[in-house]
Amino acid sequence: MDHDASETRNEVQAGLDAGEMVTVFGRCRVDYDGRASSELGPGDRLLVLKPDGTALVHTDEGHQPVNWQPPGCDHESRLTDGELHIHSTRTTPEETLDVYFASVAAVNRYAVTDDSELSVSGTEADLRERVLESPSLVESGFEPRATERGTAAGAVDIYGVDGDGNAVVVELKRRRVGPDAVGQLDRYVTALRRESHDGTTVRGILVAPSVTERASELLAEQGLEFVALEPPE
Amino acid sequence: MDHDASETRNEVQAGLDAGEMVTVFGRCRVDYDGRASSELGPGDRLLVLKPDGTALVHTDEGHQPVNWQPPGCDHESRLTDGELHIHSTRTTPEETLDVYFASVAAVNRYAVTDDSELSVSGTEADLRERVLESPSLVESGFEPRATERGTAAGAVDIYGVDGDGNAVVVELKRRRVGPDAVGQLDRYVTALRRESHDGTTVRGILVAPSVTERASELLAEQGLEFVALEPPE
DNA sequence: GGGTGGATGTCGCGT
DNA sequence: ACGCGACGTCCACCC
Repeated sequence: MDHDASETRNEVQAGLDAGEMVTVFGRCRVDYDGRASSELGPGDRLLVLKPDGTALVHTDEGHQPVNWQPPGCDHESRLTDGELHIHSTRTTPEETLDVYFASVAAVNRYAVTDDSELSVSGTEADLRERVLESPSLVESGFEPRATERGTAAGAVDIYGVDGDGNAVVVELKRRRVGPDAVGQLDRYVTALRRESHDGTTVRGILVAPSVTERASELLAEQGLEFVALEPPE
Repeated sequence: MDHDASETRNEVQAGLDAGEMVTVFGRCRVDYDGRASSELGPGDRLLVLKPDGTALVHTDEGHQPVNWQPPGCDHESRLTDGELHIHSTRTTPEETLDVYFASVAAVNRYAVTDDSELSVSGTEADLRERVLESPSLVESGFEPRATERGTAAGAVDIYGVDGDGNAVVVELKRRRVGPDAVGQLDRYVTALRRESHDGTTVRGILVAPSVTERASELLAEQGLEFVALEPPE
């Protein structure tokens, strides 16, 4: 049995038991099996184990971890064939992640306290507030009546009426949109037209900073409209 | 000037200059400005700086970094008001990330070599192979003619013909699908019907493990079909 | 560089 | 738990 690996394992397990964040840097291979499955051969990577049950395997490249396990998983440290072996499992869906370290360059443990909340601005919610405060940005005479109004096709971002008494469905997007957003708006408009048994006209307006060419064509085909507007800030 | 902070900064900068992966654990606050903007007050977090220009700020919770910078950014270490300050920038879009450390518990540098490729199975591509090898899984008599066939509404996953000579559009999803996938399939079918000047019938089939209730209704409304099929493995 | 859609997407909210 | 849609989504691929 590799004595260093044994000590390393004890260090990792102590961190896990203490509810600390544990990082392991070393040469490892990784197996994942669950919703999909993957194999990753040997290489130098950073493993991050969080006290909430998250596991992240990061290579030298990319924002995304090459392998991971979401929060709520159980992490175990083992000695398998003399190697440090991290075994992480979850249920619903059943998923396992196994990281085998041929060598470990460093193990670190961190006691974490973090009470601060992240505050973000420039989101779709901010755009919604902007429209609700100044409905004329969408169109003169537009009057919002509800947000998240339910329809058979899902919840409409802003539901209201125009100056002529027509129903208006507003779909908000914080950034430039493609065909998917048009499809979304179309589903809501179609559902509302089906639901309005009287002859009320239902208009659909996509509110976003800009649209792609294809999205613009789709809007025209469906008789939907577009208003250019950005989130505040 | 804080001597420790100065040494810490030198260590971080040396790692960045050497093209190593650098981790910093400590108490910090974070400012981000770009496509959106955010502020995060003091707390204990792990900062990961990758040689490809990625920056990740991880709290004790969650799969997602609380703040980040994607690959390709320039990282600088600074001493600002005696604190270690990491300043990361990118262009198109213009974005900045600033991490200010009130205290640093540990800095680590790792020289990384990783030649292995991740191999994943159970993806949509695997499902496509399964259908192409056994087209009858979709329907007896189905004959695939093309993958990624272009239409005015985008590329169709699998295009083919059925036993009666009708055109068939197959949209593949590796997992249970909702209304968005139906909208996608509908866009392709509508586009192809518009493009087929002869009277060819165009059928749309959604191939996925399962569908939600709402998606099922939408399929019925649009006269589209569903075939239950999972990716192999 | 922009468009388009996949992803082990994750995350939060509502039912 | 599942459905649904947002996300600073990221990411690969094609144009």
